[in-house]
Amino acid sequence: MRMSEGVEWALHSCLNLSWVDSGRAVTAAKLAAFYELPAAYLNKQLQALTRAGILSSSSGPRGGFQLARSPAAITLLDIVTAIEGPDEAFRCDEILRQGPGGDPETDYRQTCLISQGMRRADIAWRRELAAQTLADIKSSVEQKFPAAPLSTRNRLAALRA
Amino acid sequence: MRMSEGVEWALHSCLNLSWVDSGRAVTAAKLAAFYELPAAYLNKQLQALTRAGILSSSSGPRGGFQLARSPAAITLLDIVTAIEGPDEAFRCDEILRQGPGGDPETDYRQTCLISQGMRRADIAWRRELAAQTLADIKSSVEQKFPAAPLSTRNRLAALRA
DNA sequence: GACGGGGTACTCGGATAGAGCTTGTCCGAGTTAGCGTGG
DNA sequence: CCACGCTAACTCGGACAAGCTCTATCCGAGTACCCCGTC
Repeated sequence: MRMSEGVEWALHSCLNLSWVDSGRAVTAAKLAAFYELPAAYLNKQLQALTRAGILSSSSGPRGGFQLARSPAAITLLDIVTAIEGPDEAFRCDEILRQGPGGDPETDYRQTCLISQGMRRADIAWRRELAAQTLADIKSSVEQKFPAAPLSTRNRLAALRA
Repeated sequence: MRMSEGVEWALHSCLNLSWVDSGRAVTAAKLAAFYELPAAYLNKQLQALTRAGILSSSSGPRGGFQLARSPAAITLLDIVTAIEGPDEAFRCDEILRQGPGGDPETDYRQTCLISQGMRRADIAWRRELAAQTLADIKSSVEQKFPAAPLSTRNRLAALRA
């Protein structure tokens, strides 16, 4: 149960984008160079975020990515779901159907108590992720590292793309 | 972030084992036939559970697997961890180290606020799994399906192995 | 000097290969039960 | 009849392949800008 590496990249990239002047787009190449990541692959993750409506993209010169909505309206769950997909980690293949008294009509994802127990944990995980917005993270970072916004903007401006 | 299929098998197999007379071992072949699973592969999962101290195994005729301790002392988290490993789902590769002001000495798994946010969710997930014991599940199932214990024992006895 | 058109460079987007992990399978080491034999 | 040793079958345990997802990369479609020519 390993989460894709792209999740970390997506989270940090979104945070960096939250410090960019609104209306300014940043290219995938710059966002990748920021952490020395493979540009083409990060681009793939940013595409997923765009499809999810978290980022908006524009082509051509002066093109790139920017946040599609306010950081307060973007939760960690939104980003994780955009990259990893909506499925829950535990997948119930309903093996009870092969057991004694197995009924082809029954939806064991609902009735199986083991499945319910696993889902309970999954919901707790999602609830915790949904409770943290990008604005929360942004605010915490700014409080702990006041230089972060300016430092990020400067580095993004200085990087060649 | 897909969990191994073996987790479901392990959970159901442990539950079935909780209904077997204590002192009686059940072979991997029987546990697999119970749900028409590939025996050799289930065996692999049972080995992992044994290494984790959840099951105890014995070789030779009349050998097999049995619970190593009381169902009340086995949590869902124990079983999941035994199969999936102890690592948390979100892996922080500390890409901040490549960013501005990156310090090779700093442990960004601790200081990075994004990493902390993800860990918070992971802890909530684990807490929920640890709160549910095999005895809880067993009790709930027996209350909802009173025939389950006998039905399970009968099927295990009837299966050829 | 202002406007319009074409070319050009730049960006995303999806289609295309390679690596690592999960899944699936096999055979060997160890152990226990049963049986036969001898006392 | 009982005890002992041997055989043989059975089980786990780890070593050995195949499929699939994740990782990585490339090139094409689309777009905005810039330059040049014309009015």
